[in-house]
Parts: sequence; C-alpha cells; structure tokens
Amino acid sequence: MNKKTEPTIHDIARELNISASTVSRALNNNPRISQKTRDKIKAAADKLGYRPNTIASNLRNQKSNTIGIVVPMINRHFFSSVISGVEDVAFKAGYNVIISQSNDNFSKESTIVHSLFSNRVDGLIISIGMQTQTFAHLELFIRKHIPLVFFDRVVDEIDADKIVVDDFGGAFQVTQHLIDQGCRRIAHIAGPQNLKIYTERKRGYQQALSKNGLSVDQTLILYNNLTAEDGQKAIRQLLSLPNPPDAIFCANDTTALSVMIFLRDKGIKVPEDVALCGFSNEPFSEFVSPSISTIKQPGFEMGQKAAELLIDQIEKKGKTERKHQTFVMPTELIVRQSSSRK
Amino acid sequence: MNKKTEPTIHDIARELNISASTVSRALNNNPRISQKTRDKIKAAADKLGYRPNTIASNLRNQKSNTIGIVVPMINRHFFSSVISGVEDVAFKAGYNVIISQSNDNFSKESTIVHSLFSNRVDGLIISIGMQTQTFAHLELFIRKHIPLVFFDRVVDEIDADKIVVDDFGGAFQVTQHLIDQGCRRIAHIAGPQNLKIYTERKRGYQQALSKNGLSVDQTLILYNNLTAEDGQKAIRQLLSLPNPPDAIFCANDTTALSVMIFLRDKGIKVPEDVALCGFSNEPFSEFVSPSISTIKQPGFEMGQKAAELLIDQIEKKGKTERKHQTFVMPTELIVRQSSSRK
DNA sequence: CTGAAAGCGCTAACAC
DNA sequence: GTGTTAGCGCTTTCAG
Repeated sequence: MNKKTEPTIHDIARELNISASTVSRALNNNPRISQKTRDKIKAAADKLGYRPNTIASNLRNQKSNTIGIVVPMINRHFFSSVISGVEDVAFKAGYNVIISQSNDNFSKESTIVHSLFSNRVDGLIISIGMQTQTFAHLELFIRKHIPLVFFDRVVDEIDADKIVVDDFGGAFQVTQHLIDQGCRRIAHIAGPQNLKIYTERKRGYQQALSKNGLSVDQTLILYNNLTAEDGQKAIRQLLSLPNPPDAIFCANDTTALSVMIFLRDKGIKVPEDVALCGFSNEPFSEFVSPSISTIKQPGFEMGQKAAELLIDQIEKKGKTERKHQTFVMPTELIVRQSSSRK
Repeated sequence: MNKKTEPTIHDIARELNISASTVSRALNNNPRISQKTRDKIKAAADKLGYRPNTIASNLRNQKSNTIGIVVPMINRHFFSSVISGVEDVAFKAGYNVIISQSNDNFSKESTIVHSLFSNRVDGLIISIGMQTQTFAHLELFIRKHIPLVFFDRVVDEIDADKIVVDDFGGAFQVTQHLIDQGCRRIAHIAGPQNLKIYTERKRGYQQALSKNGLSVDQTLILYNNLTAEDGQKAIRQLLSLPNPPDAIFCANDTTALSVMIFLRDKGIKVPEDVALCGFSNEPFSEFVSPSISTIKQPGFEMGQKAAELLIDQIEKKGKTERKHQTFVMPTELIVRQSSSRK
C-alpha cells in the first residue's frame, strides 16, 4: 500500500465543490445523478488519477467480491486446470480469486480456511487434502451460511454443492476395457480410502471384475498415496507375487507412469506382458512411450462449473436457499498403447 | 458474506464490560494488556466464535496483506510452478495471493492490473502477455511506489526487480550442444520478438553459431507464437527448403513436441536425421519417446524468489528504497534422446 | 437531483 | 493497564 495518500471521493468532491455522496453515486452510475454532473465527476476522477478503494467499499457493503480456492497442490495439471476454469468464470462475474494450497497438510488446510473466512471471502471452493478427516474448519462455512463448493475430493459428511467426476464409472470402464483385452489377473494400485474418489475408483474396479465373473483378489489391491515412489514400491511387490498380475489399473497417472518406467527398465513388455491404465489424463500420459491409457477428467470445465455454482449461491443468497446438489461430470476412457493388446 | 451479523470486538467488549480497544489490543497480543485480561478476552472470543474482520483491519491499517500475481495462463506447468512457489513464501509471511491470468490478452491484463490496484494489493508479481507492448498499467504501480516484481517475461522499459532465467546462456548451451553433436544446419523456431525471453534465446542461438564459425541463415529462423499448430507449420516449411536443417532448436517445449510428433509420423528419425531441442523442461519432455533435450527453468524457485523480493520491498517500504535488481536464475541443459547422436 | 450524517469493524494516538 | 475518541474510504438512508 502506498504512503502518499491516494485521492478519494472527498478529493474529487472538494475539487468540484459538491458532496462526496454525489461523487460516489456518479461513479457507480446511479441514474439519480444527471448525465452532466456524472461526466464532470468522471473527468475530475480521471484527472486526479482516482481509483476506488475496494477495501473501503467491501467493508461498507459487507461483501468482498472475492472467492477462495483451496487445492492440495497448485502445481498439478488437474488442479491448475480447475483453478484456471474458476478464474475464467470469476473474472467475468467481477470476482477476485484467492488461491492457496494445502500441500495435503491438514493443519495448513485448516489455517488457510480460517484465514479465508477472516478475509470474508464470499464463497469457497475446495478439494480437501489427503490427511483431512475432520471437518470443523469447513463446518464453519456451513454454519455461517457462506457458500461452499467441493470438487473432486469431496466430503460426504457435509451438505454442500459438489462437483465430482464419475470415478466409479471411469474405473468400471477402465477395468472392463482391460478385461476385454483379455486380461484376467488385474491388480489395482489404490489411493487413500478416506478420500471418496479413491473408494469409488476401487468400487468401480471391483464391480467390473464381479460383473465379468472374475474374483476380487485382495493381494492384488495395494494401498498407498499414489506418488511415483509409491508406484515403484507397489510394482515390485506385485511382481514378487507367486502369481503376478497381467494388468494393472493405477488410481492416478503419476503412479501409472512410475510403474511403466519400472517395467520398461526391467524389460517387461507393456501391454503384452502387463497391460496398464491410469486415471486423470495428465498431459504426459499421451506422449510417453508406450502412451498410457487413462480416464479424462475435465478440469477446466469442473472449475468453471464450480465457480458458476458458487457465484449463483452467493448472488441468490437469502432468497430460495435451494437444495444442494452433486454434479457428476462425465469421464471418458482414452485407450492408448499401454493397454492395447488388440 | 453472511447476513447474521458476525460477532465483533464490541460484542466481546460488551460481554466483559470492557472497552473495544482493550479487546483489540489483547487479541493482537499487545504487551500492555495484562496476561489475565488477555486470557479472559481470548476465552470470550472463542466462546462467541469471534473471527477478526480482516477487511476492517486492512482498511484501518492501509495494508491488505495481499499480493497479486498475473500470469498468461495458470494452466501451464511453468507458471503454475511459479505460482506455487509464490504461495509457499507468501503463506509463511502471512500474505494472501490473488491470482489472475491474462490469456495473453492485453486488454484483460490491463483490467486485471487496475483491479488489483483498486484492491490495494501490497505488491504485484507479473509475467506479461505476448501482446503487451505498452505499459501504462504497470507504470501506475511504479508511480504509486507499490512494489512490483517481474518474472520470466519482463519489461526492459520499467525499472523494477526482475527475475529471469538465463535465456541467452541456455540457448547458447543448447546450440553449442547441437554443434557438438555434429549438426551444422541448425534451425531456430523463435517466439514473438517483443518478448525479451525470445530475443535472448535467439541471440544465444546466433552467438553460438558465430562462435563456432557457422553462418546465421535467416531462412532457418522462423517466427511464430510457439503453439503446437505453429510448430507443425514451421516444420513443414523447414522441410520444404532446398537445403533443410539437420537440427532444430525450438524456443519452447510445446513446439518441440509438435515438431517431434510430425517427424515421427513422417518416418524422419530423431535425432539421426534431425536433432531436436526445446526449452523449459515441461514434464512431458522427459517421458515422450524419444525424450526431448531441453533447458530446465526452476519455476518453483523463481516464484519463491519473486515473493521474497516483493515482501522484502513491502516491509522495507519507506526506508532505504534500494536499487532494483535483475536476478538471473541459472538454467541447466538436460540432454536427452532427441539430440544424442553420441 | 444533491447534501448531511451515520456507520461498516478495527486500530492508535492520547489521555488518565 | 485501560478507556475515549477519531477516522481509514466508502455507501446509503433520510431530508430537502
């Protein structure tokens, strides 16, 4: 903030020998001010280099025109796409976007959410961290009736609008596809089961197996945090089984990639020896060799939808508080080399 | 913002039959308040579910504890890494981060910057858009003495702190490397020359050629906006030359990738027939086949540095207004398959 | 069509 | 160690 005091509406008022309220009205295009004075005031404002002080206006109006967004990691393609979508819609509607990342750290997430509340954001869009298992910080928003929209990693226990992709359906499709390619012992590298997206993906996988008369072998389901290192560990373990899998469905692309690189280094052929699928359609999955089959998640569109829902709630506030809904965005199976046995 | 009026320090004051200023002081840990009353006040605050209203505090303190960041596209690995670095440092220092993307659109960039000013951000971090050729919107910040830090796509005409990578050095290294691999007709797909990063990359390329006694052939330098489509067009044109190149240095990885895919589809061998290098080390460049040699840009670290410089300026404000500096982050050549002829 | 006055919630002289 | 008071810059009744 600058020290030389900025021109205010009072400076404009003094310049023109009128009152500050008239200036305020003119600058807000209040029709009660004549066109002539309005023009005069705007000219003076320009001349003085006046810029409205949004903070003062926010305080007075009890509205910050700001929305907060919290993601685990900004620097991840899916999340940055969502943020981009949010910004796109928010900008057009005249809202600022404050971003924060939790780094999957519960304590940071909680601090951030409280700080956003103190900043009086008009609404919050969040995808919770992997560690998050209690929700007092989010219930705060509910209790105060501040609009809240979850996306991707949502919280069942809280009643709010949610945007998810069809994790179950996507996982089902992937698994069915692997079965169609002739795979019979399909492993699953699963994510932390406190996150619904990962339980859903597992459920889709299991259901597809069952529907096709294949048994669910618990030794073929491994749980971890889906990092590249976790993928390495998991594939080692799977290969060491007496009866190793002929296909692996990884709950994200990062893990799928690390598995693929491991197999490539070991001279194990993908997809001939082991077929492989990921989830999310990270940009690299298309270009690696062999390219990785995966499920496309429309990140940008999810961000747009989340922002639309949130702003809708903000601006309808008070009137018809409508029921909260969960929007399921369609997923799309993208078949690439890593699973194409023909 | 919620309608049920939030508890304020006055509510706490009334509850305890003390004055609001005492409450304010206690909550800010002012040592002039006795430990006993401080505890009492904090207990009452908790009980009432009090959350400080940052907007009011900001207005009073003439400080928003917010920094703005403007990038061309949030949804690009390099930029989201920078944002992540900024958030990392800003959070620890108690600042919020408002993000916006210009979409390389000058008019949007200008609107955003003015809006951030109206929001009284304490400082601004920006990488300008491809179209940006006039700087009135940025001079506003200079004129008002609001700290401003440029990164990556900086503006020579404005005196401010800048963080860049060593574009010249990186391009020189890449080109030298291609020469070392035996290439003699090295083409360059260059970016828009109003952006310094691209003139520097071109300059590094030319200098390396000259140093090695190779002539600079203007027909081998193509200018465009470095999209995937631009890359396709450029490689077509280069291949149609009477004397086509034996190596191509692309000013970014996106273009390098599209060139590589084109060559792969045409059955032209990389690196044997045409060696290829990019710039930026986008995640995909490592995993494509053949993997793409490139220059690593430390995005996260640049973001951290930018935030540190900015916050340093904000908090030293008024005192010793130090000279503005340009920080050049080292680049690193990453040699991969696309240029390894051995 | 315009002005006067109050107040959004917080902080910081200045008093005592 | 605590209270009183004024004011950050803006908007909005209410009055005329």
